[in-house]
Amino acid sequence: MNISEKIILPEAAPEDRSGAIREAIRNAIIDRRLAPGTKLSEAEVGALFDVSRTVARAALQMLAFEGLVKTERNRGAFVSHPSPDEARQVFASRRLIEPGVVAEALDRMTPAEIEGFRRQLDEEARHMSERGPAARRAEIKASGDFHLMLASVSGNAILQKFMEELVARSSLVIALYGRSGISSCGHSEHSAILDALENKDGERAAALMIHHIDHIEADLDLQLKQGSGLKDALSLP
Amino acid sequence: MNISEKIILPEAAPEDRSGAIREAIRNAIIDRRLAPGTKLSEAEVGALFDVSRTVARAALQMLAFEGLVKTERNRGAFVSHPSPDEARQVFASRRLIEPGVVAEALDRMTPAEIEGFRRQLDEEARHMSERGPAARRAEIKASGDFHLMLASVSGNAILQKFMEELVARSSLVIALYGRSGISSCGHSEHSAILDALENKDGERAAALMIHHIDHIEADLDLQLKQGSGLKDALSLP
DNA sequence: CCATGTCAGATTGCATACGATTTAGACGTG
DNA sequence: CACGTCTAAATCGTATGCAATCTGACATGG
Repeated sequence: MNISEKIILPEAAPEDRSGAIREAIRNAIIDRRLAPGTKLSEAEVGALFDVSRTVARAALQMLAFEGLVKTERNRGAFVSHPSPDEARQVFASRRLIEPGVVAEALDRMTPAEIEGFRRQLDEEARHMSERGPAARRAEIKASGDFHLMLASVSGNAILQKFMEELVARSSLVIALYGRSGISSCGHSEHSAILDALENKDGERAAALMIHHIDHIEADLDLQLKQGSGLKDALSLP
Repeated sequence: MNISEKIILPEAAPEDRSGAIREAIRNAIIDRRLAPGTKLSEAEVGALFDVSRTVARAALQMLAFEGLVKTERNRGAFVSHPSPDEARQVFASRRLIEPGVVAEALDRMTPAEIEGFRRQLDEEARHMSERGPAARRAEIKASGDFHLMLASVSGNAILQKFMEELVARSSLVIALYGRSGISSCGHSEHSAILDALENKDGERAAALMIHHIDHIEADLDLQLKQGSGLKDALSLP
């Protein structure tokens, strides 16, 4: 899989170029324009964004740190290819963290933010009704964004960072092990969670969230099929 | 505050030198040989570990990513100086995550691992009984290690990584806002948690853990004293 | 005496150069 | 035809040089 043309970053970033590149690649990964296993060579990334290898490398290091990319010494960086076990860990972590996030969000959510959530859900619905791969990608992203918005209003920057990592890794996992085309079934669940939040029913919101995560994970096929057998069998021990 | 002599890294690291440097600095931060606010210049770090600025820079970037170091563009890297608000976020995150960690640890803990915990607690106690700053540092580190061991046996690498970040940041917070010399009071609580784990009483272990975290946080003085006012006031909005 | 403007030194951001390591393909041999 | 070896290209890891930026000191003017 190859990255297409030269990408022009959102202009307003004269500084922190590696951070901008990180986000661009990150987005490409979470909406699956970059498949797991894809090689990301420093030279290629550098050329693509028109920077030197130094800054491309920095971006890849950041991505490696948040688990979206795996680097092998003297071999390069590859889009992560999480094992079924890693996949389970991702969702175990989310089950642990997200109920707490909704609980903290409950107290701090302003009416304006509720309105923002509503708009977000509308957008989700809109993407769902559209056809085509672009709409699909947008839908995936929007679905993750719901969880990130929640983390954002929780007011805890650390948890927010953790959630960013977990949501991104979830995308990878779903790309690899997702059974139904998309775990889009989640939209109505998002709605229900928001309703519970609006009614200040924290118990229910947390329960719905856990249910939602269970639901996503249940849609995966985590039997260690994907391994063509050998390659992955030998990387475990 | 200056870093003293040249440091020789644990020999067995011919590869991943930046990772080794990261850990060395990390350790220096968590047992408070490096005070919050200390400047870490690329050249100085590089000279200290006898590497080029390139690899020193990589180490600093990693530390920045896990929140132990803050970099300001064109100004350099500094040991983080968490605000009271960040401090609260650290403990809020721990309160959220650690009960889950003990729950997962409960199921997977082997007798051998229990033995390991006992030894760890003995070491904690030993450091507590000794005098001198070196013993104090060892005690702080050992205290954090208890929590990290717990995360380790939980079998979830992602949570383990999160906990490493949180424990390290906690050290910074305690260094800044700790009231009593040390939050060493925690030792008996560690013991109690381990007892509960051994008795397979997950409820109690989780409750004790929360209590323990509350206890640590209660020992802090998080009134926003340190702000000389202006500098911090302007960095918020 | 304090405030403001200017300059030198220091430090970072980035690009590039070079050696080391890995990989792929050619080639010869059993 | 299969297999092992060797060479060459590609790619990474690291060091270093240069330009841009910041800090602090000093000079100047109010």
